[in-house]
Amino acid sequence: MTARGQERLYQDLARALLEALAAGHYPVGARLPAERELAQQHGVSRPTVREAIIALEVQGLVEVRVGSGAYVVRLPGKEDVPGFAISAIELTEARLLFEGEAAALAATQVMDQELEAIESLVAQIARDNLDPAGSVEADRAFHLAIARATRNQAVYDAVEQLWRLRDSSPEAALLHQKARTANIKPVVDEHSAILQALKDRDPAAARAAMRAHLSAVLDSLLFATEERAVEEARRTVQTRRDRTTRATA
Amino acid sequence: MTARGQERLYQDLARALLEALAAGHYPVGARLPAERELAQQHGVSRPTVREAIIALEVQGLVEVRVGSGAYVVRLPGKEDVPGFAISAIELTEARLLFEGEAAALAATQVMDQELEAIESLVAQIARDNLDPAGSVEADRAFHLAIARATRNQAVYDAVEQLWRLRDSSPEAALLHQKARTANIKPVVDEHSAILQALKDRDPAAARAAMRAHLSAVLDSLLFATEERAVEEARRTVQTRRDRTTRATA
DNA sequence: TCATCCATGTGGTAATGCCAAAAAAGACGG
DNA sequence: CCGTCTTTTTTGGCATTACCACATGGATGA
Repeated sequence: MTARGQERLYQDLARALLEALAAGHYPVGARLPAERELAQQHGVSRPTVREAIIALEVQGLVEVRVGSGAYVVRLPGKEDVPGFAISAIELTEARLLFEGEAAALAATQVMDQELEAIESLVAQIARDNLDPAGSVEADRAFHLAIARATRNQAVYDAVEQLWRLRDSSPEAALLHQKARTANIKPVVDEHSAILQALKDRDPAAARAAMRAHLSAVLDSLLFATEERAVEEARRTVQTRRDRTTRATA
Repeated sequence: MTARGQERLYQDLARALLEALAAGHYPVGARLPAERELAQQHGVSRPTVREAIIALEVQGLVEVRVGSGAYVVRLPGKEDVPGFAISAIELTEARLLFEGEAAALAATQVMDQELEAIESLVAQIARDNLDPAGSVEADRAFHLAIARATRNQAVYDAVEQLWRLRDSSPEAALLHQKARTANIKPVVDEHSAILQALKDRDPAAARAAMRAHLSAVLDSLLFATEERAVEEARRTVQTRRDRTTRATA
């Protein structure tokens, strides 16, 4: 088995096993076939099988008992199966809700030193925006810095996870990349407004500014879609916007 | 290297690499030493090194490029390193903020079928509460059902992660267990209030009810602490409550 | 009947070999 | 002197073989 399908064999096998789990072939507590057996069944070597099983083990799906076998611990959820692909719009909607609250909490907790760091990040974002191919690292750092300023590790972890999801979603990354070109200057102003609210230690203003910023991002995501998708997407986004407005009211 | 220290070699090596990452030895974008080199450095075989790197890769920490090497994608967060231990109070504070928003959004999206399921969960919670050693599964299902009713996978994932953090934090689990005994009937009423707000499709009421519920949980966490810790904890909680009030105002 | 022992299956790890892709180094031509 | 092409080296991907340690279960013997 030297065939190379763009991705490594262990990932291929891990996905196959994942689907077998999701399909219910192996209920919780069941034992997977032996490594040697799996190797033969899938036409790969035992090391490859071991790598695939380790991938499942790291995800907490199976537990390997020496001399006995690999046992199913839990079944994969939607976030584990390939094609989980959270849409950029969903992601931004979640950020609108959560980061808004994080900003409000941060406004009551932020220290002067952190404000200075955030201020320099705003300047960096402005510089990055001069280059259409500029990095989004400063933007990421800005939002994570605010989350960290809440002094709440759980809040920070949750916000960080949302950025991870964005990175792991090709569709989201692509859409954001295209959206950047059409929404430069406002972004800087929006970030400045958030910073000002934090400086004022005004939770309500910080929440409002963060929500305004992410609403704008939501808008720019719309503009970034191709002509062909515009009509369809606009209806979706409009619906989302309506319901968000209702939820916020 | 046949030494067996209770845990498998690849886990040992993966943890060593994890700590090296956390220590800043390899910044984001840096390349890890070659597999053959790592094998020699740590006195293990190359397959073992490969297994460890795959463990890191599955966790999204490194990216392996064929013919080039393994590159650092992100640094491990506190939730990745052993002994991360987020406090129950931090966790509940985060839930107060996030699940409040999730409930508000869910109120605009929930379907009748989901309302029925949630209603039966409230009944199940009431039954579980009769037994001091009852399970919290219904409670968990209740909150996750609301998150799912938002129709936003990112929101659901974030809320689910908070529950995972709770499960993986011994301190949080213990504290909640003790808190249950002192806060039975109100919990049912609070859940009923949330359900009613969802039935009314009232976002503001849903948010308020969820926040009220989790504020009560926050209170019960306080009562659950030992006498010895009460004074100290009360100051902490009072501070948290103040700042949450300010952030909410 | 029960405790002990050992054959067998299973995972754990090492060692070696070769292939393919990528990067680095060098040769070549402009 | 510089850019480009070619060759060499480095690096990961995977297969194969071999041996060890642990777990399990059934056979054996007390």
